[in-house]
Amino acid sequence: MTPTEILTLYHLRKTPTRLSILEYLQISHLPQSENEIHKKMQDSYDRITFYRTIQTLMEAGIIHRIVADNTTVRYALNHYNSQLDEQNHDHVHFYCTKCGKVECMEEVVVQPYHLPDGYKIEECNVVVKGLCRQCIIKDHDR
Amino acid sequence: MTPTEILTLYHLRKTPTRLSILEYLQISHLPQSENEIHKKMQDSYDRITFYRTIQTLMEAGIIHRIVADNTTVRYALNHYNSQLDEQNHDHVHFYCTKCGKVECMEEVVVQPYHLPDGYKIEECNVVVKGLCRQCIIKDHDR
DNA sequence: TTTGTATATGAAACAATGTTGCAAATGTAA
DNA sequence: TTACATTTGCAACATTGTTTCATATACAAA
Ligand SMILES: [Mn+2]
Ligand SMILES: [Mn+2]
Ligand SMILES: [Zn+2]
Ligand SMILES: [Zn+2]
Repeated sequence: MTPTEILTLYHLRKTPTRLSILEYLQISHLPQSENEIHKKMQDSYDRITFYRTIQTLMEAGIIHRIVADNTTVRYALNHYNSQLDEQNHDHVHFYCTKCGKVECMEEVVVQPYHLPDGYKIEECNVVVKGLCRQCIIKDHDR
Repeated sequence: MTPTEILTLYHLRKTPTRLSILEYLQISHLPQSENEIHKKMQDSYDRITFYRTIQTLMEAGIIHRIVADNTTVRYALNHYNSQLDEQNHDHVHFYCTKCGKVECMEEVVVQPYHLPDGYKIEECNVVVKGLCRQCIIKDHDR
């Protein structure tokens, strides 16, 4: 689905900033930070606009925010797999402590948790920290 | 264990800032932010010192950082329960989206995850978002 | 195609959070 | 009491996120 089609589907105006952020997230293999997105766009928009666009796209359910760390925030497109209707089967995120890479582990499903009576669960975020393949290989080499 | 005893145990110097941060975290029922801790201390130290103290205490394994949100960071003492030697049985954190409260759910243990070959897991952070007891009650009342 | 208007953007100004380098202060072991 | 490694405070800076308000624009209706 193209960025234009996505925005049409969600009844959102097709503004240049929204279209190019969506396009960039589609091309990107990994979740991207505000900084990375802004650099790629060559300052074609104000940072304020980015944050508002992100909020709009998140509220619509088109993208999601990954908070890997107190200083590491990334954004990625939502990929709806078949079991979307069933339960909110969210996926796990991986954060490499060596190279800082963040990955959406679409195939690793978040385990449901049971909290004491009186709590209402809305969402569950799981960040697994460790070393990615490349960083383990580099570690071996030296 | 008193703050003094803790610092002695971990071979760390007993400086006023470390002692008072530890004391405050011990008194506090819930995880605290830099802002909250600093307010309570009545500006008795520089913010820089706070961050360095936090890093020292985290590296020693005396406290842990909870990142509930891209704008919500709190700190809490580590409570070692009996099964500490076994495996790194970390606990789940709860974040109330209404009142912003963060809780250490010591009794809710983090489920282990299995990642594809080549990844090395070091740690796993789980943040469950939702409504806390008080906020659900308030919701009912109105 | 033109126009009206709700919506989105940009600018300025601000707040919060986190980091680095360096000189001065201090906790602790001898 | 002293020596010195460690810790702190200051200045200066970087990054991230928010609010207000005037201007620009996407798009539906004429
Ligand atoms: Mn993801
Ligand atoms: Mn905790
Ligand atoms: Zn890596
Ligand atoms: Zn609450």
